[in-house]
Amino acid sequence: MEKKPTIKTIAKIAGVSHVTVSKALRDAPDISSQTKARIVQIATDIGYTPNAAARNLSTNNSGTIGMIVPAMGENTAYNAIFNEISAVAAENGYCVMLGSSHRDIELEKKHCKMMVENRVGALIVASCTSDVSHIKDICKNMIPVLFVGGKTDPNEKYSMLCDYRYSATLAVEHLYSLGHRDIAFFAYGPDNLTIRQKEEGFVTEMSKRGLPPKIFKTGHASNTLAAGMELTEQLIAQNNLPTAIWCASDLMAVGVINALKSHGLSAPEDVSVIGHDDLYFDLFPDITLTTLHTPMAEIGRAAVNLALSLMNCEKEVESRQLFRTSLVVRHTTGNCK
Amino acid sequence: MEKKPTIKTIAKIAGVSHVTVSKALRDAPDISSQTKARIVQIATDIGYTPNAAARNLSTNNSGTIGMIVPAMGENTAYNAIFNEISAVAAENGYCVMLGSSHRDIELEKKHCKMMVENRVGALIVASCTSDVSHIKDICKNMIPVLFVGGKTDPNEKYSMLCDYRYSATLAVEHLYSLGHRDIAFFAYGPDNLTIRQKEEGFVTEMSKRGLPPKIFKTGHASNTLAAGMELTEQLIAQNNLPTAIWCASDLMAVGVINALKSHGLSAPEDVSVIGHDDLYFDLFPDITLTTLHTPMAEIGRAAVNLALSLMNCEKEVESRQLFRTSLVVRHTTGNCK
DNA sequence: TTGAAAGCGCTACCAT
DNA sequence: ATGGTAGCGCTTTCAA
Repeated sequence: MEKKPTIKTIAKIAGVSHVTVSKALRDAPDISSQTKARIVQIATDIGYTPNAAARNLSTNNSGTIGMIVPAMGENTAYNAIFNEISAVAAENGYCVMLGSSHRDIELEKKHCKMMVENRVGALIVASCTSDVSHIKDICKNMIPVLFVGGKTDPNEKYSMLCDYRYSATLAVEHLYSLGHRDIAFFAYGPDNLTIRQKEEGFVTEMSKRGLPPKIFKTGHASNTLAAGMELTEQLIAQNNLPTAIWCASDLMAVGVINALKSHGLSAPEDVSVIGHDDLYFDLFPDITLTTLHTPMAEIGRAAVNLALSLMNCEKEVESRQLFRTSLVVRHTTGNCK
Repeated sequence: MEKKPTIKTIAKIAGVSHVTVSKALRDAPDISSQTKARIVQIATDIGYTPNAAARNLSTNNSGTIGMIVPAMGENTAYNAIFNEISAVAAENGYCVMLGSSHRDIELEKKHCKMMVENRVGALIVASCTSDVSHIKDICKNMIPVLFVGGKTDPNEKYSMLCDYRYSATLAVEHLYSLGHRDIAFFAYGPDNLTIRQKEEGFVTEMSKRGLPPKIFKTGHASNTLAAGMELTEQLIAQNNLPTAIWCASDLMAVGVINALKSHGLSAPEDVSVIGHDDLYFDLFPDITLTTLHTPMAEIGRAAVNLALSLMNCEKEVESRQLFRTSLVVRHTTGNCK
């Protein structure tokens, strides 16, 4: 690896001061166009690359945005959110530092600390816990922190989250309009904000229509597919299957459909099934689950944009952004027979 | 956002020089323990966070590693590779800058350029093209570049790749030992290194056993599930179904199984099916596809470790690392009847 | 139009 | 044990 040329290297070659080089490369108005041309020429000739770290040190700016997630992949929406953040950040000339906490709070803290030390201009956090005081302690009001993801406290100063009550509205509305009256909501543990909202929304929407809100819960977030199968098996055993089921996750819905299948039943013929998230169905073009789409890209875009304006001190006192899911009708819901 | 304290702030409070503070905080041997204790106390009191950018500027070190991928998620192995890279980098005190090129070469260049400007110590690239001259042009021998991923030229100086020929060895061996003699390999377009290796390996292994290597190819990498279904449909129509099929991707295998199902056939009862990659099956605990596992975490770990040693100038002239897939026997392969 | 001087926050080197 | 000085690569300010 060779040593990288600096503006001084160029200055020496051009026979001017390094200040002139600095200005010329930034296309300052007070440098003659000949000088500029000559300097730019030399710069490309010797393969000069500006040192952003040095520039940022001197301008007290940051060229990077930090992001911390529990993990990439593994049935999370962070892939899509990150892809969008990366794109928008790049458009604006920013790099993204990404850290995977592996759902370990200590590692999360470590990433946070390293990013603060590296002076990211803002931090976008999808925490693995709902208590995020450890993050705030580290960032100490010195760098803006925005929260995304299901664990986010809706009272956070900067947060982008999804209205899961509205998901219930869409789900029940859709099923009701298809003639369903015996509708169940399937959820899993542990009880968290996300699940609670869906549940509340479900109760509201069902009650509004004078229907009893059947709610069933089992299993754990780490394997909602199994939870879906389990609940379905139970209801079949009790001969208590509803005509429609809304599941708190897509995988849970897939589990429901699996279980139905193993009993010779199917969706939507015997039971209508709706999922939630619309994750990874880009991968499975043939999985035709009716579901509620979470606007990952929009959330990502909103997060960077807020981060950018916060970094540039267009001081927003607070900004809580609420996103809505949308209904994607595929082929697992149909008229009630 | 308040202004961040610096070592000078601490120096002023402690009534010592900023040099002493710098040394004390780095636990230098030539500072009295009392002074150290006092300074450390002040530092935590006022919430001091060292500025890594400034330190790196002065030590000519880099605290970050760059990584560029075509996209996160979307049926790629980069999730798992990144998670591991992030963990190992953090262990060593490094941040990872990650960029998603969205399979756009211009965006890939932009990310690369920004990362070089931000002085990443090394760059790990999973390019979206096999010609990576644009990357090298930008990095100009000034920062080490390691390549991972299917498009990697095996002759690259620093590369971590998988021996897909060996995948064929494992697949054919397994099927042969189960008594299968009529074995087909299903692939998709476009023709690339990865596919070619699997194909070559397949031909070798079959020929070695005196068996005709049946190879079928259709569709496109973007939807291998459909390709799998299509080929299966064709062979069923021609009444030419083999007793075992090895697919170039897991999704393709899922497609095969789907198509079989729709004809009342199943794996392994009627046809044994093997996939490739072992991707996202952590998500689907009930998908019990026999497949070839790609060691993503190992590749990630090897990549960071090489990057770190390269950054610290333990100059390796070159380092081509080859990884092997391993057979994961689940429930879609069985004895030939 | 150009550049000398100072400074961003830190470390290295060498006196004291 | 402590600190002055210089310098990392860059920008800003201001004088020439």
